Amino acid sequence: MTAADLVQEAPYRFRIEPAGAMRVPGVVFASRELVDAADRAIGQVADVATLPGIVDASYAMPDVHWGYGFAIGGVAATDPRDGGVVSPGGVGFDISCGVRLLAADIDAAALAPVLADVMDGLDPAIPRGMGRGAVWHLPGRDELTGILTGGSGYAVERGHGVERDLLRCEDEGAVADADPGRVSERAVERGARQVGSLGSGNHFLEVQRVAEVYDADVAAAFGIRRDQICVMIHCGSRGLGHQICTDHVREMERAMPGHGIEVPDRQLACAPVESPEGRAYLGAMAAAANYGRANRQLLAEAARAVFRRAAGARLDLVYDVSHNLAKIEDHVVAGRRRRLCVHRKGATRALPPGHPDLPGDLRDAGQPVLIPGTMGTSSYVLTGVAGAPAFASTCHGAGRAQSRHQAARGVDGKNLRAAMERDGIAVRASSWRGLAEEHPGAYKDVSAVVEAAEGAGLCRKVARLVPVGVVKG
DNA sequence: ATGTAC
Repeated sequence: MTAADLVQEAPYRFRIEPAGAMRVPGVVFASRELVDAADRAIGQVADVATLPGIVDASYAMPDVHWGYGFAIGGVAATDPRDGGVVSPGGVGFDISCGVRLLAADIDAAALAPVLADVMDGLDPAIPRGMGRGAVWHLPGRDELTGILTGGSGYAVERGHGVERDLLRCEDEGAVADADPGRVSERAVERGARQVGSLGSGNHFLEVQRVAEVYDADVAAAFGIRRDQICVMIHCGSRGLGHQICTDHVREMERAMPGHGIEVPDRQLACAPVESPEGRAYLGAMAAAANYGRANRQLLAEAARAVFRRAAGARLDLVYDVSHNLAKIEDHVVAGRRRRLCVHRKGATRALPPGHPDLPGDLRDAGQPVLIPGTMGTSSYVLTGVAGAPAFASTCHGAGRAQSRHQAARGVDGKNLRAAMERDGIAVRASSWRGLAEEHPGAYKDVSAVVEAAEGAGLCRKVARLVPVGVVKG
C-alpha cells in the first residue's frame, strides 16, 4: 500500500478503497506533492481502517507521516456501542502534546529594544532539555494527584494563572474522568520532577510576530492583530505520558486475544472502549492529558513573569489545544448522532462556529486552531469550519521530511544559530545537536500543509506568525 | 516524542 494506490477524488482529497480486512475506506486530505511525501504512512492509514468499530473512514491530515502503529496526522473514530476500540498508538507516546498561544499587549516595534532582555529572561526561566529540572518539583504521587485530575485548573488554583485562562483552554483546562489510580508508580516517578518543562525535539517556546491576518474579524475575536507580539508554547506530557503509553500498550497486547481482536500490526494494540483495559487506558490517558495542560499553564506563567519584568507587557491566553488525544465526542455520521471515541494523533480538533463547547466570546468565530511551524519559518492560527469532514479535525504542523539523523548531517547547530540571528531571530538553545536536528529544511513546508488543509475544507486561515525569538530544548 | 535500550 503506497501513494500509488490512492485515487484522487477532489483537489485535496484521496481515497483508499477498502480491501482485505479494511472495514472502511481510507481518506487522505492532501495535495499530490504531500501525498507523495507521505510514503509509508499510507499503509498505516489502511491498517487503521481494520480496527473494530471504526466509523466512516480512516482519515489522514495533510501533514501525515509515518508513526508508531498509527500515522502521525491520523484521525480515527470508533463507536463503543459497536465494539469500538481505543488504541494508545492512536494517541501517540506524547499524550496531550499540544500548543498554547498567548497574545502580548505590545507590538513588535515596542518589543525590539528589549528583546534581548526578554530572551535572556526566558533562557533560565523555561526549563528544557533532558533531565534539567522544571518549574515545580513534586516529591510523589500525592502531590501529583491535583495535576492529574485538575490540569490547568489546578495550576491556576495554586496561583499560577487567572480564571480567564481556563475559559480559553480546550475542556476548560482539564479532561474529565482522569483516573490517577491507573497511572503506574514508574510514570509518577518520571513525571514528578518535570511539571513545567518543555522537553526536547520539536518542542519550543517562541516569541512571534503576527505577520499576516487573513480574517480580521475572527482574529479580533481571538485577540490578535497585525504586528502584535505573541508567545507560542509547544510541549506535552514528558516522561509521564510516555510511560503511560508504554504501560497500556503492553497491557492491551496481552488482553487482545481474550477480546478476539486481531490487528495487522502489533503497534495497533487496542481494546474495546467498554472493557477494563480500554477504560484503564482512557483514565490514565486523561490524567496524562491534564499533566500536559498543567505543564503548558506553568510555562505560560513563567513567560508572563519574564515579559512583565523585562518588557512591562501582559500576555493574554488566546487558546490551548492538544493534538495527541482520544476523546469521547458526539458527531453526526450519515444523518445519525453518535457518541464516538475520536483518536487524533498529530491532528488538531477544530470546532466550527456555533459549537456548544466553545466559550461565549468565541462562539461566532470558531475554535482557535494553533499550528506550530518550524523555527525560522511560519506558524499559523486557523479556525474550524461548519460541515467539515473528519470529525472536526485538521493538521497539526509541518511534519518531518527528514529523520533526526538525516537532519543533523551536515548542519552545525552553532552555525545555524548564527544564521538565524543574522535573519533577526534570537535563539536560546540548550543543545547544539538538538538545534541542528530541527533546522527548517528537515520539515515539509508548513504553508503548503495549511493550504491543503484549507483547500480540503478542514479549516480556515486566520493569521500567520513569524518567530522573533526561539527557546529550544 | 522519550532517563534515544529490557
